[in-house]
Amino acid sequence: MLRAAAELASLEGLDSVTIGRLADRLGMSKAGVIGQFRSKEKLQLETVELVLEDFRTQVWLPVRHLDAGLPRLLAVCASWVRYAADPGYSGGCLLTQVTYDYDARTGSVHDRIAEGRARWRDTLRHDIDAAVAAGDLPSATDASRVVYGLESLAAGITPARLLHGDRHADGWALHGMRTLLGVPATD
Amino acid sequence: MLRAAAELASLEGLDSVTIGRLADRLGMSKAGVIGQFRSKEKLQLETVELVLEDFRTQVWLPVRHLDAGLPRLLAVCASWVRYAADPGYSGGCLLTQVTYDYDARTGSVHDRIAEGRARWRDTLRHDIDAAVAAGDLPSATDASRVVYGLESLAAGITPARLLHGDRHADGWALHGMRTLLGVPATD
DNA sequence: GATTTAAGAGTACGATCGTTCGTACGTCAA
DNA sequence: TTGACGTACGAACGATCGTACTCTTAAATC
Repeated sequence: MLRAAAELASLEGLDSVTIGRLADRLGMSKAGVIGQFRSKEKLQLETVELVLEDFRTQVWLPVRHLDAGLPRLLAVCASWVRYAADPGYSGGCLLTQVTYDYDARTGSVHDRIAEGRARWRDTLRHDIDAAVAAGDLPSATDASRVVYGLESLAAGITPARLLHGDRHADGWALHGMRTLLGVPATD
Repeated sequence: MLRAAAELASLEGLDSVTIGRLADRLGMSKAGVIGQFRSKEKLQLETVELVLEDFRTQVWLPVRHLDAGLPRLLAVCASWVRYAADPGYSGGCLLTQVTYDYDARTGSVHDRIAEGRARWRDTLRHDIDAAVAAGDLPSATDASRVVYGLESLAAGITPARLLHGDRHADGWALHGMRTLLGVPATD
């Protein structure tokens, strides 16, 4: 049910996910849909929650077991880019879209996204700090600046693919990430 | 009139710009608003057109007179980042928001954004090629990849500022751009 | 000064929005 | 068997959506 909402949101935006349209798509009545969640805002919030969980499952869990520091950081970049290029929804990474769409708004969706992203930033910074401590990154590395670069490059993948048909956007993103980290490309 | 539409769109998204709400904000009747444009889609399209013109005026025109190549490229990055950090709308750069919001949709807004971005990419590639020809950039430079990095870094400014309050996001973006270009930072 | 043009107000329309009802149909516990 | 509980239904609500009309009014043109 939330899957259908996320799919629809990825295609047309989170606030195009209407109770009525979602009900139609599911072959249910509007009342049946809104009965599950208490309001549209709750529906939006739970959809975001689902996608955040998706992100965690597909990006973070596969690399979580690696040692903190540069190796895991590079693995994170790779799985992150892979997820952004194919998140499982036809309309691209919903997380990215909601981030850029709700950044200026107020409300629970904005707050939840800000919180989720802040935690992700912390995770990345932690590994960057570990890499610096291990001597794998220069001691002058500005962790916040690098994190900014990584998230921007990852976010650019969806519009590049969908607006311009760039099939190599994921490769460009990964290459850029390595450059910002000061790690020479392997290709 | 389009200014009001753009301001409203930057805050709540382009398709939250409703005929009725725009009329209220302008102190006009709905009929008076829709009389100017013929339909809502035309209104959206003209709003996008206005913002594209804004971008051109504030980003491209100030540096247009410079010599093609690396110097103009760096100047473009500077004015681009400056614009993204303060585009004149309270809700951040509308161009970025619409890019990430309409990338998966179909229709004239999607098409117009794709076309505008494609032209901007050409402009950037042209200067990158000139910089390579002048020996200011390594001959192995992949222009498309660099362009991807620049646009991603520029686009990241708005959510960084609005979601996390990063006041130095513009500096991070500019630093990242120079790194991707292989030009050492000046700070 | 008469005539044309265009902007905007006002009203109304069908559609859809989010939400609230009352109700029927399950599935379990007592 | 009965009752409670959760799920989903159909219907209806007030509001707002985009759009199509008519009418007034002010400016522009001849």
